[in-house]
Amino acid sequence: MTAAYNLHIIENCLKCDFREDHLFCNLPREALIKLQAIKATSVYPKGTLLCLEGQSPRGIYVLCTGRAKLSTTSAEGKSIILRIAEPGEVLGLTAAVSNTPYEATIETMEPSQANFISQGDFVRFLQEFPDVGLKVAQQLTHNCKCAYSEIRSLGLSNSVPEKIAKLLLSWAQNPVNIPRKIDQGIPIRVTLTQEEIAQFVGTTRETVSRVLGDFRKKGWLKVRGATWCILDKAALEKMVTT
Amino acid sequence: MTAAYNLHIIENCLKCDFREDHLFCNLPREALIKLQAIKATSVYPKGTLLCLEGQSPRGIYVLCTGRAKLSTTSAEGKSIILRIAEPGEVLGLTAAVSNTPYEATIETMEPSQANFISQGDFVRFLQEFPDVGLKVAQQLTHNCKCAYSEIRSLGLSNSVPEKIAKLLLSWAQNPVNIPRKIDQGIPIRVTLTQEEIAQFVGTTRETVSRVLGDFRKKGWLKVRGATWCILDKAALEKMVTT
DNA sequence: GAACAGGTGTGATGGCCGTCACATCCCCTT
DNA sequence: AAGGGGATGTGACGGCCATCACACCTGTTC
Repeated sequence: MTAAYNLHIIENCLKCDFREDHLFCNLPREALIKLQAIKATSVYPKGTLLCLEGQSPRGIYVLCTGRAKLSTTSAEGKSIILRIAEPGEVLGLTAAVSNTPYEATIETMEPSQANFISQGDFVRFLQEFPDVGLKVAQQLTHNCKCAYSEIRSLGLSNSVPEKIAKLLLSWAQNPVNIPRKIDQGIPIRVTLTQEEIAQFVGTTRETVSRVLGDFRKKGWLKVRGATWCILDKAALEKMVTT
Repeated sequence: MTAAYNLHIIENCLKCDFREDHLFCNLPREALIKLQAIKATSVYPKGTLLCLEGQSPRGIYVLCTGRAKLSTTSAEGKSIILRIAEPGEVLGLTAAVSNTPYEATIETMEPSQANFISQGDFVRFLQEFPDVGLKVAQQLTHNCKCAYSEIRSLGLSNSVPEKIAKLLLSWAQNPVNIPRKIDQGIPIRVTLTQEEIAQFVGTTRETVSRVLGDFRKKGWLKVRGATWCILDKAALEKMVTT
């Protein structure tokens, strides 16, 4: 089914249709030409580890298509998901800018295309084009904001059900390109396992299972494979305090 | 006692003795001259609110002396400390770069000097001098790293005692300019109340009190006013897993 | 010195959720 | 069709810690 990844490969950044939607790629022509010269495009299967937490930085990745999971792990093996990166994001930036080890392990969640730029090329690219610096700053602020929102979720929520409700609602915000059937309710695509959801909200798999079961029993949520449906958004919103 | 703040005011950035130690201020002469022109220096008493979470950004502050507390609050009034900013840091940067509301409330913890730069001046300053962009990126990576370490603390720790031990150890890392007496042990200055410590690690004041009492009873810690002393660093380290 | 406010120590109680254990289901491979 | 591995559902139990309540202790103000 996903043989040959079933992906349309974007070879040329100058002709990329998504350029304007992608935060980092919306650059002046001059910069794009340079980018085109120094980037190395690859397609990675699901589950590829792009960066390993603790490794010294080799460079950055610009995610063209697909999504990737940023996570960090404790000495005990417990791990927590920092965020899910979307197409257009720059990965490994914190490490590259400060020349310190990668903060997170980055794993592709789907077959993904990414452009790799080596540390040296990236630094030169950054110095040559002021616009690139601005894009870098914007990506970093995005990282910060995601991190702060995660901190709020972990530190200010009262209960696990609340955190899960918050997560579901955040997923419900970005519109999903799923044929919206008559049965009212907001469809969302969930490609995370319960284990991963647990890592996202800082709890255990069992608790996630129980909470989701509870939401279903209350008629707030319907689960059909990877497409879920939020039936009672108001009820979920009533749970969250932030 | 603290009348007239007892502070030496740094009027001229070009002649500032701390310039090289301060992340943001170590700029080329040209940029410093411009900075000197657009900045507004003020001294704020302890407890001043420099930014309010949710407000639209008016500009940034460069913290010259003193320390400031960045925190975020839930609708219920529960709040959590994101980090403590040290001299040389730029505050309100995330908001200024992305032109979105301040992510945190920033409160001075001591009488502090800060240079304010308005949003417009800052953006022009940023565009004019590439070095400034680099400094901004470095400050933002610092913010990210602090946030990630907070996430690790909140999400990956097993217990509150572990988090508090971790916090004490992190304080023990930066050397404190306190006359180190013969009684071996690492002296640290703690200007946070137990309530604030609780907000830092995401727990309650009572639990902090109990845990600190426990540490004292075990002979790991000594508290004398605002100067504490870590007597058994190894024991604290054995508690933390990350 | 009395009054007061903010910070701290400590007991009792109860509920949330982590942990362990196992059953079940679904999808893929052979 | 059989088998296997990953994902999920669910029960029992217990401990950590939030919550409430109050005492104490310090420094400040009048």
